Amino acid sequence: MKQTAFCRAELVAVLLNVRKDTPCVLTLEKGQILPSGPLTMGGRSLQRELRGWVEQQTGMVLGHTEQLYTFADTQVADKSRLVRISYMAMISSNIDQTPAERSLYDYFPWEDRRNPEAHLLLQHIVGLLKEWVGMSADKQQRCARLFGLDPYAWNDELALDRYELLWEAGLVQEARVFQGHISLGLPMQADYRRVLATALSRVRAKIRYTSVVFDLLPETFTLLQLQQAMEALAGCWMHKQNFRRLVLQQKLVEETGAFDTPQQGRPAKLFRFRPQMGQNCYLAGAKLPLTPLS
Amino acid sequence: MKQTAFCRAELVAVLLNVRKDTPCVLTLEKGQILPSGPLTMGGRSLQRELRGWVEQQTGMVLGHTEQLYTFADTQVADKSRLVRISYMAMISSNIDQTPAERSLYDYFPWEDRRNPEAHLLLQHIVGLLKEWVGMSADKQQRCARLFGLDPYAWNDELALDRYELLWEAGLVQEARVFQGHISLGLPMQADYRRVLATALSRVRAKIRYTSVVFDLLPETFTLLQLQQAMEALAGCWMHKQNFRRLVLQQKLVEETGAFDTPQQGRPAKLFRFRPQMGQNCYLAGAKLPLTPLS
DNA sequence: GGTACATATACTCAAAATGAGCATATGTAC
DNA sequence: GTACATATGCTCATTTTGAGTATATGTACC
Repeated sequence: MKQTAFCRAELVAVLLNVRKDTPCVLTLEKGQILPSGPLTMGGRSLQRELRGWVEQQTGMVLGHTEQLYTFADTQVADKSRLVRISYMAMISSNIDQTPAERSLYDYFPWEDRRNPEAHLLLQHIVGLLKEWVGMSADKQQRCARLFGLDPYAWNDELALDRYELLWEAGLVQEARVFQGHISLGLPMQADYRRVLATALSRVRAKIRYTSVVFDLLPETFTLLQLQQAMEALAGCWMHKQNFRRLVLQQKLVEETGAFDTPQQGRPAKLFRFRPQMGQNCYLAGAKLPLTPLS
Repeated sequence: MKQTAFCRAELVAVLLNVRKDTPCVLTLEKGQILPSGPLTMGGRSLQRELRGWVEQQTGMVLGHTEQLYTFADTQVADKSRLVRISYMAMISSNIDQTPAERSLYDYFPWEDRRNPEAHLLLQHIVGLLKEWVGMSADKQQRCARLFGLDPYAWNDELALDRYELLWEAGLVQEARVFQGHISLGLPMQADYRRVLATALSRVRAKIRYTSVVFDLLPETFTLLQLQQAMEALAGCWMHKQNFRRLVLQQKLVEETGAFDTPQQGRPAKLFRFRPQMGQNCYLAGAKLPLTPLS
């Protein structure tokens, strides 16, 4: 009844982890590409095959792994199709630092609202976008919503949409018509940076109501570490005491009895995640427990 | 550097709409398969190609469309791979009813908690699962969490996980080792029912914090219609007055000035969605505004 | 016109969750 | 002991929920 054309398929992985207060991604080729490999004939599941490629290319063992999105490219050479199935995977941060790790914010500097310089950059971007918007009310409103202008508040989960807007506006180097003067963030080859943006959006959404953050932390951790991981990913500061309350009240974690050995200050209790919670957490509602002002 | 093997790719669509209080899916072949078509050589985007197939096979025009998941099957015949890229799309319910529409709950009867019979079915399922669980504490806990047993509350978003558990337990006909006596829900060919379960989970998650429900409703609608659409999808009753408050306070909708012409009762105001909200809605928090008891 | 009915809409009030902050505890370095 | 730095405990006003009761406004029928 239906004929199925042949195409090529590639598996791509965004390997995330968190180093103190920086969300990192494992890259290859000077930060320009992500680990990936072709889909072979073997009968293994997609995830298993992906793990194989990743281990071979990076030596990493993946934690929680999740499919992100499937993109299709038309190859110029022979007009065949390339299907790119992308995944995001968590790497526990007790792995030694690898040289190929980069901050996610090297690629999306405007997404880190903890950084005062990012505010300036953001103003600059909004200025550039104004030109692109022109008289279009639609575009204007889209910009406002995505970049948290007047009636709207900044929404950290819209990272992908922001990247795509900048692409459309020709402000990132990968864009078909790059119009920028300075480069906004590190570029990558092919679609990889879009895959990365997808991962950022997804992980920001998921840390709120699932237990993925814990896959990024070592087995035991302090509440500050937990908070810093959330802050790193969300790109904003959170209110310490309220964050603790949220976590403790829900009994998401349990004390190990052990303590931290800090450089300065009072040692913090070490906790461990209670896996009985399943994936169901509630580390923040629609809105994160932000610190005031900032 | 890397060799890419060839495979076949198929696009599959779950077309959703809501008829009064029933969430429906458009099927083919007596409810056994979903609209689908091969990925061809042409340079169009995946979504456009999908739309093409769907229009050809069903005549439907799709609203909001969203990629769900990419599955891979190994074909027995030639050991080649088949990659199945699945999508879910909303169809506005002012389309005339098509004969090929089925209730989602024909496939997942245990998911409709508005139906008193579903409670009995659920008890029955839990009984069957007890055997499968045996002595395994892990399985026991997983069942409890997914089916809302003792310490846990029922979570409507876990529809996919529940289906996969039933598959593992051999209680659905598609399972490798079907052990059931009665059939739990209508079976489908290949992976299609799993795709459907993915769509159900996804749409249940998305109606809470995006505006997808509005893509399922006609241009103008009453608040009751809106609520019924939510209830149909979530499979549970919601508290009317509180639901209204939630919607109105956020200014998600605006009055059209027109009124409903009901069979009985006071006519209701007709509303329209305010697209200025973008995708950002908040039609329910982590928990839906449920009616008490029920 | 007046009932019965059925739905829409308004308003209340206690309980729970949140936002913002102050106060205190407990460690290290000097 | 003092200075510092972080952890942890606790308060309190404000908002947001959950669960109702009460009232409004239409139709069908006597």
